[in-house]
Amino acid sequence: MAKEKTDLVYGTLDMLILKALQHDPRHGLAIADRIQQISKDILHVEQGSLYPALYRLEAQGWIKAEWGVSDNNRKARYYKLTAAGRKQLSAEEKHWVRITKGIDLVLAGG
Amino acid sequence: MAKEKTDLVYGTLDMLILKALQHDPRHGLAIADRIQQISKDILHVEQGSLYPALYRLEAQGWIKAEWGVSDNNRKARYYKLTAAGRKQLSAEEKHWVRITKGIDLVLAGG
DNA sequence: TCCTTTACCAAGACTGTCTAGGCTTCAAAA
DNA sequence: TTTTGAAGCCTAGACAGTCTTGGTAAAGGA
Repeated sequence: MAKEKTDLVYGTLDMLILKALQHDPRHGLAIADRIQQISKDILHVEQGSLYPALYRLEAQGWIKAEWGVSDNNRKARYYKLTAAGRKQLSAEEKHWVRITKGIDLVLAGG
Repeated sequence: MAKEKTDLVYGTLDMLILKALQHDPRHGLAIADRIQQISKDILHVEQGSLYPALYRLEAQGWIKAEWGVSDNNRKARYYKLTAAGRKQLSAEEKHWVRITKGIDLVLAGG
């Protein structure tokens, strides 16, 4: 009962990650940071959700990883969006808009 | 790959059901029908999702059930919102608005 | 030297949805 | 009268995505 609701909507993390990579490649924690920052601290991505999501996305061929060095001079795995990833992002955004429209209709008219 | 995305956003079903019961009691299938209809066929609730959700909500004390007879003269279990259910609905709507705002920020500014 | 921070990673639990069935009852069709 | 289909409820099992909690390694400052 003291349990807080999650800081994510189940199933949207992949889309958010793809979006965070839209312009520049980033490494894992930087992706999570960016999502949190851009959302004005509304969204929060746990590492235990982040990395599995990254492997998922890489396995699907939507992102590609390579080792690099972070701003803090640490070894880090940089991810960048592939062409297929861009397509996927676009599809997921469309789907999101559609479904939330459905939900908003119910919330407005229920 | 030919797999279609779900017709729901995971985690929103409880809110949708509560909303569908906001004004009048309804029986199970009528709740699913209403969600589908009000959302203009965007959302679709499977029975295998519906009934577990109803038990969840009843167990939480957010809805109350009693047997009745449907318009088609069939035995049906009618659910109605409790006071706690109204409170819960309001909280979930607030949460939904907040989180979707976060997601929309990322989608706009990613 | 020790501690903190950055960064990546893995195992297991948990929750909510879906698939795929099954049951009963009513009503209409054959 | 028998059959068929639809309405309505229900369940078991699989599955996917997230969370919790743990860990490792390396850099940098105290």
